[in-house]
Amino acid sequence: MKVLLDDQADAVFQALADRTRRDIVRRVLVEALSVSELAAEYEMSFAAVQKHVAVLERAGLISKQRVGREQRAHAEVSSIRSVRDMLDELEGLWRSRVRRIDALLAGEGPTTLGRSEAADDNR
Amino acid sequence: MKVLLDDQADAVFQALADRTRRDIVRRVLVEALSVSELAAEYEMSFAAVQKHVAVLERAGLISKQRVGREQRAHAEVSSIRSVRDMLDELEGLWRSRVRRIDALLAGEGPTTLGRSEAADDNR
DNA sequence: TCATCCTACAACCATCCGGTTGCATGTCAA
DNA sequence: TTGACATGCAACCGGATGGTTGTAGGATGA
Repeated sequence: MKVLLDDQADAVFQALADRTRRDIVRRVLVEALSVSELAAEYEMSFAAVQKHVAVLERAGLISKQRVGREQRAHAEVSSIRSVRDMLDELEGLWRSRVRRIDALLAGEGPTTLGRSEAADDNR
Repeated sequence: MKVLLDDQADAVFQALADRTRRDIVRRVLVEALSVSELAAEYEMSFAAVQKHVAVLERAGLISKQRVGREQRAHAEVSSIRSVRDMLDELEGLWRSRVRRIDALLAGEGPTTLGRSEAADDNR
């Protein structure tokens, strides 16, 4: 499991913080597309789309492959997984906190019901 | 499973695209902290940290609860899960593409080995 | 009441970001 | 070779962002 450094994490979240870029990722996840093909899908100028693609590429979310005069972009699934893993790790922190509270409650009060509905306040 | 609208997704990814803010989330995920306590952890000014907290709150990643004269911040785990789910959904797109290619290959060539090592190029 | 602490917010500044237009380069097909 | 298409990049612009300092208000405790 590849761990994201701070710089990379900054870049990846930054890259995903734009709906056009998220949409591009969605599209090239399904099939590789040239920059022109992508540009045709949006209202903005070709250059704008090209810049979005560049941002995604710098963040490692997509990569390009030359085919003739086109540059076909495809998603880098592993990087998406890395982000997901990072969030999993965060959630893990929370879970361990819940466990800690559980233990605390178990040690104090007389046997309550099941296990920690008090700590399970977050949906 | 709560689905993120584009505006919310923009805000959440944006909020996470800063290492200080990610660190704040990590901390308040483990235990609720007042803004002052958080501010003490970083080099920057109190106001800067307070603004970071405000960004996280606007994005729905944390919420605050008044306790006396302090404002204790705690993480909103559900929102973190929403982001993770969004990435899962993306990965799902990719998986379905792989399945599609699998089916294509199965229909064409004579029985190859197991299933699609050709499509499994992405780690 | 009054000094103190915690928080919020406004104003300001440098930089970044998302968009534009224009130009240069590369590759293909006649 | 030449025209057309695909891409990349620089320059520019307005608005957002991340930081600063300063001011003000609410809650606490003596």
